[in-house]
Amino acid sequence: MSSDIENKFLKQGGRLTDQRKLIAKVMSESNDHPDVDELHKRVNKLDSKISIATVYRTVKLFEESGIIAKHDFKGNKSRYEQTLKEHHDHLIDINTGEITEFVNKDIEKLQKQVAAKLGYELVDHRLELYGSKIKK
Amino acid sequence: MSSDIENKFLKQGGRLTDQRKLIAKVMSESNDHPDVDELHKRVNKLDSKISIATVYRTVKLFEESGIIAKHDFKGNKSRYEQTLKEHHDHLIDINTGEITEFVNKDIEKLQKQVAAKLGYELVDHRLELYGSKIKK
DNA sequence: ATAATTGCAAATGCTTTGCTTGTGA
DNA sequence: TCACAAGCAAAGCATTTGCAATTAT
Repeated sequence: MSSDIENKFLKQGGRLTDQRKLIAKVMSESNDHPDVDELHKRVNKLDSKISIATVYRTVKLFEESGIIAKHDFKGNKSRYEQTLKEHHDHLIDINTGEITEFVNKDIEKLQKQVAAKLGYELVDHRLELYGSKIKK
Repeated sequence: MSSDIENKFLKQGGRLTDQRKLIAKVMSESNDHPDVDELHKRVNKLDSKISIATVYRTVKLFEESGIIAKHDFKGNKSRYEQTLKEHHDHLIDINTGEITEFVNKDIEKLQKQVAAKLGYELVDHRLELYGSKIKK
């Protein structure tokens, strides 16, 4: 079965190689936010000959096509996730690295207002919360 | 006259070298968000022998002491600013790179609420708006 | 057929570090 | 004095790239 990423990529006229198929598959099946190294490891379980350069190139390609999203959280290398769901932001556990996604429309609205007040149209934003779990 | 940064650093028991004094002075007089390269250039106008390694080391030192803040905006190298004013976030002009600072207590409050709802204590956050100037 | 893609290794860009010499308290 | 800091060049790390061989359409 072909993955979501695969289909989107084809629809955009991308050339589908075996490597790209596998990377698409792995990304599709990932519910976390793997970095390139991790992605490379996962892909290598399916085909040990795929080079990390190809993973870098593919991930960049998918990102430029809007099929996956890149995140640069503090202190980490770039992480990727499929852009399936609606837009969301991230809360990062400073102790474990665990990532929780959240959506908050009120914050979004305020951001737009802030930008407007400063004379800008909001094109993009980055909101990351860093916290530590409250033990009860 | 000694800079704010210099005083804070001394109060923390830091050893004040000529190089650190100069970097502190330059940072104190900077109202923008220079990267290490830019900082090195500015400092070199006062003393052409200061190495970029020292700038890297000093900037890290000041940051760890909470005297200056480091920012990693999308696609750029790390930038620094003195932590004088109250906490603020940044709006980056995607066309010119111009940076505007802003404060929004409502957003802060909501962030804390979001974290709490997810079972976290908010320790830190990153909020950056990317926009393009509205021409009227 | 042939333009695009791969794998490899080398190059890059920013940042850090080992080591020897210099210096602030 | 002497532990710490500076300067230099080399090393590190994530990411990109040139090139020859391979492959999708």
